[in-house]
Amino acid sequence: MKNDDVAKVLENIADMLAILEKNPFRVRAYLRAASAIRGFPTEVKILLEEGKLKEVRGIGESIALKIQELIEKGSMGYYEELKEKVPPAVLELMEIPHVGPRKAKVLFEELGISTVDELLEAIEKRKLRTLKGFGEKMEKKIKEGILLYRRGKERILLSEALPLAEEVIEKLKGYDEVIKIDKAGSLRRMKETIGDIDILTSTDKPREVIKFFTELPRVSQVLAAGETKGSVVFENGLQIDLRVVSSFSYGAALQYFTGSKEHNIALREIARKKKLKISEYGVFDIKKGRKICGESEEEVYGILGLPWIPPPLREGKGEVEAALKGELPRLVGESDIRGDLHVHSIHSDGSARIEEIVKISEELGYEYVALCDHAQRLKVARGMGLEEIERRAEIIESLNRNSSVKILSGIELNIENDGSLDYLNEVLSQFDFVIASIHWGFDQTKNELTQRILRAMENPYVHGIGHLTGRIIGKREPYPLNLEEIFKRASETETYLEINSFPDRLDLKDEYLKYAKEEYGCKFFLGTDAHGAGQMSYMRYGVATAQRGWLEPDDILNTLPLKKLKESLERKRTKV
DNA sequence: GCCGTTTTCGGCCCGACTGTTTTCAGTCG
Repeated sequence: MKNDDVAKVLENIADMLAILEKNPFRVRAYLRAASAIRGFPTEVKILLEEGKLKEVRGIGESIALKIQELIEKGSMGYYEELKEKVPPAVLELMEIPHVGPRKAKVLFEELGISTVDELLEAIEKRKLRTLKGFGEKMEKKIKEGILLYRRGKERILLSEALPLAEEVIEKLKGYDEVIKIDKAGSLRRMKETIGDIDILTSTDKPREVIKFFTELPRVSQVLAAGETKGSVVFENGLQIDLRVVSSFSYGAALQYFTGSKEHNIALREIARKKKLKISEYGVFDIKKGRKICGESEEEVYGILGLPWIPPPLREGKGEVEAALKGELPRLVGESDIRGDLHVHSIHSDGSARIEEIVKISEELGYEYVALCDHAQRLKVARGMGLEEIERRAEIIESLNRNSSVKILSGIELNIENDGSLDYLNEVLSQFDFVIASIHWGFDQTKNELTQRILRAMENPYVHGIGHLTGRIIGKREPYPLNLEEIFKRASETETYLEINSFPDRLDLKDEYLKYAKEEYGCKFFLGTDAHGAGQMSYMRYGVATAQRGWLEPDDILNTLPLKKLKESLERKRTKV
């Protein structure tokens, strides 16, 4: 059982307790425990063995014991008891935007609804509006919520798919008959959401490899096990397809199965002009009907007169043309990133102490890290008042004396409905790095929202705008903005736009990055928005997004060494 | 249920917003 699985159980317990209207603080305790475990670098099993589980912030005596039971027995009595009272299916209702514990409870108790299908049916029959606390508008909102939820449901987040795929690949690598193995499909292109998990491998003994694959631990269902393809469902419900080819056509197959469809079409067009034909089996000379190559991707691209194209670019958005002209970007990589510029600590709503954040930063090889705790107006996130700012500043100063990783004193401001900010400029001037973000008031008009952000950018102390469009993948649409105007002004005021690397945000998204850079020359910064030390590993998703947005190291603030970073940040203050 | 430079008991996260209301409940962050 993985940490994320344990976290899921704790989250389910929290939801059940909420539906049962138990002490809200207890509900939150379970949520906090879940969040502490999700993304915790060490496996719970190891923590248990070392007796360190209770040392994790947010996990006390009671939850530690329950987790222990879950790990050792594979089930938890308390959880099973709760399931008797709250059918697990009801929890799914709470995944729908605008449906929380109270509405889920009413829906279940009054109308006997426990599935999304039943809910939709009740909406069609206009039954919801008859319930106390529901009305016509709510009915409509929930219906829209269901559509959004379903659309998000069809695809899974990259952050869910990637770790599982990597784990399976590691296991297969350990099997003797496996020669080569790689991710393929949208997973290899690092798309923000993934339809199927595709893995490609080469071997001389396909049947044996497929047998090994279908018999991996945690496989709950085998959908197919033939000569060229094995398909399984894992315990957590994720499906993985393994395709098996010979070594001779591995490169061609990898190219073909990585896609995208549009990219492959563009390649085939070039091939045709050269009297060649590309398929998953190789590159062929049409006239002679003979295979020319196909063992490596480099060969396939090379024979077309192209350099190898990095998978994140393979979306049919001009990469083939750029490659032909030798104008492919030198993409930013994880190793270019010198620090995380958006991390929350226990001084607002994060779960990690500054010491832990510094330690992880060291492990990641960073030069610096910016603590961007929430500002005072965001009470819900324990936004820092002036005293807390003072206290945090003292800790930062003392830690900075002996630390190789420099801690930047940052803040994530809240852009109010009128575009004003939490503190006076006098206070803002104390910070090394200032982000301003919208956290509420999403229902304003496009113009109002745009003006809000523009006003925040005009402030000489605001270095960056956080999660600009506010989307939550599968849960919340981006709010309407005049992006052209914002990009233009961001560039003019030298305000950096965040590439928020939290897996369900990835905001700005890849397409906007490319657009903002090409059309307006915008600059960006990468931040994980981590609320726990383990979440700092989300940087890879932000970097992938940057790559998919064609960004180079020079486009990104935190590829700069500390001194240059500080100079860049100083520029706006002295200029505006 | 967790946690402690006020506390081992008694606090914890509360403001904005929407839709349902006519003074408030539920959701979201």
